[in-house]
Amino acid sequence: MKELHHPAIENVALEHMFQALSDPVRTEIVNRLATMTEATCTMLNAGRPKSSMSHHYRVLRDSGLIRTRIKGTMHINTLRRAELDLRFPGLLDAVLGAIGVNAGKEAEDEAKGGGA
Amino acid sequence: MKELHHPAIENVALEHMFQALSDPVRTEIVNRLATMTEATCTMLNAGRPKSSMSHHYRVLRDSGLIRTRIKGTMHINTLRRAELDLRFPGLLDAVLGAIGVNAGKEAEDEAKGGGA
DNA sequence: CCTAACGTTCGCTTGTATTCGAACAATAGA
DNA sequence: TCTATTGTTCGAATACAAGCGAACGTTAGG
Repeated sequence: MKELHHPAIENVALEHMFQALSDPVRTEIVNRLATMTEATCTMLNAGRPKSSMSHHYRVLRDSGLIRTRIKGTMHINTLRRAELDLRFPGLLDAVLGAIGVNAGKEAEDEAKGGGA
Repeated sequence: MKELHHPAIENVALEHMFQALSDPVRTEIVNRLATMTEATCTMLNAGRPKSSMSHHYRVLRDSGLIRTRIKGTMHINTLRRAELDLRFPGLLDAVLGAIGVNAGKEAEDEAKGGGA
C-alpha cells in the first residue's frame, strides 16, 4: 500500500492554504467535497486529464486542506474539517461560505453571458 | 492627483483574494492594517526595497483587499473591511483571526529555533 | 499470469510571480 | 524654481505553478 503524504495539522501553513485556494479548479474540488463529504478522484475530474487533476490533489493535500485515503485502486478524498477548525477556528467555514457565494456569482455571470 | 485603481466590490474574485493572501509579506501587511486601521507605505516597508513593496500593495489593491488613498506625497492604506464583509460575510474576520494564529505560531517556532 | 482500472510520477513547455535597481511623477517646503 | 520625499512604473532576471502526454505502480478480476 503506497501511503500518500499529509502534513501534521500543526505544520499546516496559512499561506499554503491560501495558495491552494487561489486556483478555481481547486476551489471547485473543495466546494464539492464540502457537500459530498467524500469523493474519489474520478468523481471530481471534470473531463480534465488525470495528470493535471492529480497535481491539484497533491497541492490540496500538501496544503493540509484534504486527506486522501486509499481503498482498492481508488483514492478517496475528504476535507480535513475538524482538524482545520482546531488549527484555524472558523476559517474553513467562512471559506466554504465564500466559495459558495462566489460559485453563485459565477453562475449569475454566466447567465448574463459574461462567462461564455 | 494620480488616482490608483481599485476594483468594485462586486468584481472582487475570491481566487484573487486568496492569491493575494498566499504571500507572507502580504499577510503581514494585512495583519498590520488590521490593528493600525491605516498606514502609509513606508510604515509597512520592513526594510525591503520600495519597488518590491509597491508590487505587493498593487496585488493587494487589485485583489480588493486594501484601498489606497493619496494624501500629499504619501499613500495611506486601509483594509476594505465593510465592503468585503458584505461581499463575503465573515470571511475577512476569519482570515484575520487565522493570520493572527499563524503569526503567533511563527513567533513560537522562532523561539524554538525553527525559524532561524 | 494477464489485463483493465485508478492515480501518481516524470519530463517538458508555457505562463505567471517575485525581486530589485533605475527612471519617473507628484507633492511639499525652502 | 530647486530639492527632498513618497511611491509608482519599467525592464530584466530568476523562480515558481499549470497543463498535459507518456510511463509507471498498485489493486481487482478473469
